[in-house]
Amino acid sequence: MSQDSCIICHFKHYGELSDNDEALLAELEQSPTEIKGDQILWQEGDVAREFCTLSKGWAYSFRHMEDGSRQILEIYLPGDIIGLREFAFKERLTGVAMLEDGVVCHFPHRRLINVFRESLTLSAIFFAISSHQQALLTERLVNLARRSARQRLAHLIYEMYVRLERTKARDGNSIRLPLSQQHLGDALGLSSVHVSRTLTAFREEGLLLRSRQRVELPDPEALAREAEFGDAYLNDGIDHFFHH
Amino acid sequence: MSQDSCIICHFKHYGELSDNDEALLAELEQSPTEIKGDQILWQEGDVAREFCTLSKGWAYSFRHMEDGSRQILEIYLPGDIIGLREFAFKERLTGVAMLEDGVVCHFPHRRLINVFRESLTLSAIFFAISSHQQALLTERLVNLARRSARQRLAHLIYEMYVRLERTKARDGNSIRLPLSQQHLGDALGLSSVHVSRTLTAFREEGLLLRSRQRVELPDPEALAREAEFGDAYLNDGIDHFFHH
DNA sequence: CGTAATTTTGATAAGCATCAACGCTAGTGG
DNA sequence: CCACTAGCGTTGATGCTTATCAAAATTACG
Repeated sequence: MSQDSCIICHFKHYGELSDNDEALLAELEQSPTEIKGDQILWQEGDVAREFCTLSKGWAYSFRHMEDGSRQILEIYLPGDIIGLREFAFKERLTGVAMLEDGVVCHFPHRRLINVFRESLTLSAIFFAISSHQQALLTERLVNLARRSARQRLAHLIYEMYVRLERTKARDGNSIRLPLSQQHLGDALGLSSVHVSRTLTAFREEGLLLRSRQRVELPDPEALAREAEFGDAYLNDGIDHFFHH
Repeated sequence: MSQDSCIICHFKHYGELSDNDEALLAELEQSPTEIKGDQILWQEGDVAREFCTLSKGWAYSFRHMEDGSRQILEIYLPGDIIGLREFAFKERLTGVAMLEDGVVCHFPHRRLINVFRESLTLSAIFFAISSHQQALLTERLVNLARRSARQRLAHLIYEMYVRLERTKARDGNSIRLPLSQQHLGDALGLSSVHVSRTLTAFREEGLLLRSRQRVELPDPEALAREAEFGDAYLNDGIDHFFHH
């Protein structure tokens, strides 16, 4: 077990795992499935009986509206767990699709009950992850409801910048961002046209440089100020429950 | 135990409880505290060490923005658990305030760990409640990002109409709604002025009648259509895990 | 190298915010 | 019981932010 899997690494952020914990987690990653970019994992309304761990690639959850538009709710990075939202539901509440080629591992809801039975630490960590996802959603909601187009865009990109630091997927001040302007607009409640204009403005101001799938932040702190970014919602952990 | 407490009744919606489960839950409601309307339970940034069960009265969580505006994130009804969001955090991410006089019961995060240890059923139910709250947030996010002022307002009121049915706090087609137009605006990302205009329009169309703290829905289904209301996100339950 | 998808740019318009003034209602003290 | 006051709700006028439509420019891809 020299090379930790993505999810084990993710869980270790929350607390120390016993060998038994690691074995239980490894069980959840039994059946890795390769998935192509743009492929849909499930649609709103599908029967919901399993979660998914995302081992490789980016994904997002979305909702189609009656007027044909689409809202992107969450962007998942490698190591994230997908579908926690639907634990208490029989149907999927949102669709999930890949942003690029990747690997996912399915495991049934019932197996989570097993985990609850076997490991107190993992129970607490799963609960913490659910609470962390709630915090991300809350911040997104505030972002959408109360901020300008400039702030929304700055906020999303800065959030990605911070989240990618944790997974060590950052490259200096530059990150890979496999999202089209259409995706960004769908996530931010903006038209792709307005996303384009706003990105142009940021470029002219030297706040953000975008080329192909990369984004460079020449002055990350200036971007954070523009976004009125507060990072409290990303600083989670439950160590204190166990090591007093 | 003839008269179930609010929270036990709430939990029973998710599954059958053993006597031990009920005893554990009763422990969480040990120290009821009376709270006046408009009083603040906690502020963003306060140390987070406990949850709260809301036994009586309505409450809401909110965030103050730098420009002085306020976003209301969640509206809590009697029986709801407050503060689950911060299980994995040391600080409160949002403030919480009462909408009217009420009663709350505090219990520390650590006691939840105890519950995890003692009862598999309650572990699953707590997880289900967290997932249900995530579903509510998701729907609110979609509402704010993608719908018009008319739809947002119709959606919020119809959601309350449905949630109040579950707690049997409905009175024919009329509900009590202790929210000012300012509150509604803060929840919907609208100015109170625009809320007023929209309510007037609904009144003239016979969709909604508002007087003092009451709202009447002469034709609930018409309102649901106006809101493009999908009720999947309210139909939760985890019975299927336990009785086969 | 050709074709499709994405991004950019310009012009116009919708939706909602903001400001300001006025009316109503509920709660208060005389 | 009534007059007074403060908060809440209503209405009108104006303007900003962002959507929408359409077309051109660029990039990605087979």
